[in-house]
Amino acid sequence: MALDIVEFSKQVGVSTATVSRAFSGRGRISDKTRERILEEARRVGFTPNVHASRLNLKRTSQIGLFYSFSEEPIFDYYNMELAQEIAKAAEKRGQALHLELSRSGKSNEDRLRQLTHGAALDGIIVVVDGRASGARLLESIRGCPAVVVTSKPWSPVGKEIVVELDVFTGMAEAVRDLASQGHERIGFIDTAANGGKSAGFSRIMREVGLRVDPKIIIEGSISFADGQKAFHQLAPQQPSAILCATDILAMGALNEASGMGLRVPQDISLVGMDDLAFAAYTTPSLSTVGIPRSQIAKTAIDSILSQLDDEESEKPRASARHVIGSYYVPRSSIGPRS
Amino acid sequence: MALDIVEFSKQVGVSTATVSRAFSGRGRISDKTRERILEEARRVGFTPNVHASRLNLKRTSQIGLFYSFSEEPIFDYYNMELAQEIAKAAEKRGQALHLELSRSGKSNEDRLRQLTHGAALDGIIVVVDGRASGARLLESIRGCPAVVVTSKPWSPVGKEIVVELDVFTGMAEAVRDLASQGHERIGFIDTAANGGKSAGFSRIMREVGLRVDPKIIIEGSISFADGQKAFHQLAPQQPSAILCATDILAMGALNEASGMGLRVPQDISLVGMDDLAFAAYTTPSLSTVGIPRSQIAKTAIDSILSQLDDEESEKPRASARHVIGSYYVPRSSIGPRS
DNA sequence: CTGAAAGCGCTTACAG
DNA sequence: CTGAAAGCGCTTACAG
Repeated sequence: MALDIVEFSKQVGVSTATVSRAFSGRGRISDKTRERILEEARRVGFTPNVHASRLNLKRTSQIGLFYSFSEEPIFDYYNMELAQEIAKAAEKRGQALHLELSRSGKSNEDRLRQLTHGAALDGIIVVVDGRASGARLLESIRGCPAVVVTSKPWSPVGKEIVVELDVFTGMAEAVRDLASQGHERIGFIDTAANGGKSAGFSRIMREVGLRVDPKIIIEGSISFADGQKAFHQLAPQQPSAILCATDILAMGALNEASGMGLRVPQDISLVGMDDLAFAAYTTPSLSTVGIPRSQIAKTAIDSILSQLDDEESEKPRASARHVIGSYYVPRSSIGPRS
Repeated sequence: MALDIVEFSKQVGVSTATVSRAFSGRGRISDKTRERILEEARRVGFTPNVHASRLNLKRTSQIGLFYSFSEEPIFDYYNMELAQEIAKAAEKRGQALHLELSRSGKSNEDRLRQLTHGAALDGIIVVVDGRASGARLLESIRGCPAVVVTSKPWSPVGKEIVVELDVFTGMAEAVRDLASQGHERIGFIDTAANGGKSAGFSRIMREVGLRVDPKIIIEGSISFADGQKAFHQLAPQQPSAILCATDILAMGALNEASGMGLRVPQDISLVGMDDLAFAAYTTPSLSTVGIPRSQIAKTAIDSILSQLDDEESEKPRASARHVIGSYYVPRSSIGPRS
């Protein structure tokens, strides 16, 4: 770690400029000297200091990912699976993803500001739970290229780029599938995260021509245990099928069904949402609704990078809105109404 | 972002040194001026550039976490839950965790070197799958404070700090519990990750006085689907209980059992390992063996930080080895032998 | 293609 | 307690 570019360039017998060019790939340099320098660097173990480099370049090749909701952001399997996709997409574009795992700082604004402060990041992907809070977060990091990911409808606040996730197209497919199998009395276990989806559920039910019974809609659930509890409450109301706003909730519900001696899907059908990896392997395997994560990831990363390009070429900024729809995956947790 | 410390300090009417002291908390400064500076910084939106700062301090307050095995490092629920714990522990000590989510670079050595290169990190936690590969990885980042996390026995290569995870204490508890419920013919579905655990399983079986039948030991499994497949192969051999080297495998096995019309635990008992969050909510809920993740995390972070301290005070380095044992969590996936 | 030198935006030892 | 100035280790416009 003692070796710096000045010392190293002396050893090789070139200037620091030449060493810098050898590593960066920028500027003109002969193949021969570049190779000699890189070879020698490997031999003596020299690597340019990234902080000095970033101080000059004003680029870090690091993109942040920030989840603004959920008590235990990193605990959430969905967030993790999405983060993984985003990391892949970032990597394809030569960027590293910096996943914010901390919960320090009292408010989301503080945490986010801390993450982006001092030019630590080239850009940031902020997953928000609604327009109001999202707008506040954006405000706190103005100047840093950002894209907002939200599952609620969004109308522009300023010139932000938004990736809007529409779970309702897939959810409608699920409801129609259930209806086609004779289900009419369909319950809903809603998540507390992200503002909930029960309004959309009710709309879909009406569109499909089914009655909405508020008594079989439970809101504010998050954890596996919440899913169990909600199912326990719902079951006596005798819905013939239940949609759950997340796969986590559905897994809790599956577990509770078995605990109550109810067979899935013979006695009751169950559908989750998120299409997490484990959903295909619950007992029975869980029908679910997914939003293509790789597409969310690609859209978000591409947006950040094009903002950076535009900034450089001083193009005027325009707001943009990308809507990503969802799909339905039927599995053995649903069956005809008994 | 245009505002730098020179410009900002002029606006406040103090020197850059004073501004620096206000932000860092280091050096003497009167409460009054500090507050005035911080207040003004908030007002005009000034934050010191982190790269310039790190270039000076030679500290980044970032600790890396690197998983050297697993094809899909970030896909793995266990890795994620561990990462979360480590992030918490890091935060308590004022450090941020940088989780390596990328897979670029052909070899692990390259990826790791890229992560730690150029003083980007204060230290790194490397989760390895054996001593040989671990030693090679350490070699590639010599100079960077590191701690090795491994679930295989480790003898010192140099002066490295090792956190050794011993899953076998908890596994022995599980086997004894099964034995006490009349099980004798116990199968094992081993993981490909981390070099496998079947040798330890066999040893425990012998210690408990049970016969080891190689025909009911399956190695090299990773995914949920592998767990299904392995269970499918094992079932005809009629073990009365099966241990799985991970909860992922056990969940696949549970699913397959149900697919084959076998009841758990009436027809066959099943035990997983890792104590993942979902294990309590499978159907039936999964008995498992865990290693206290918060303890792994705390030990690893503390080790890195004390290496940094020792470096500063030029204390001689000594190797160290921390062994963390495991616990057994019985749940409804096991029962008396039928 | 290569080098000398100014500059990136902080931090801190030193002097007051 | 505060400031002037050297220094952290790179990068690149400029000159050759």
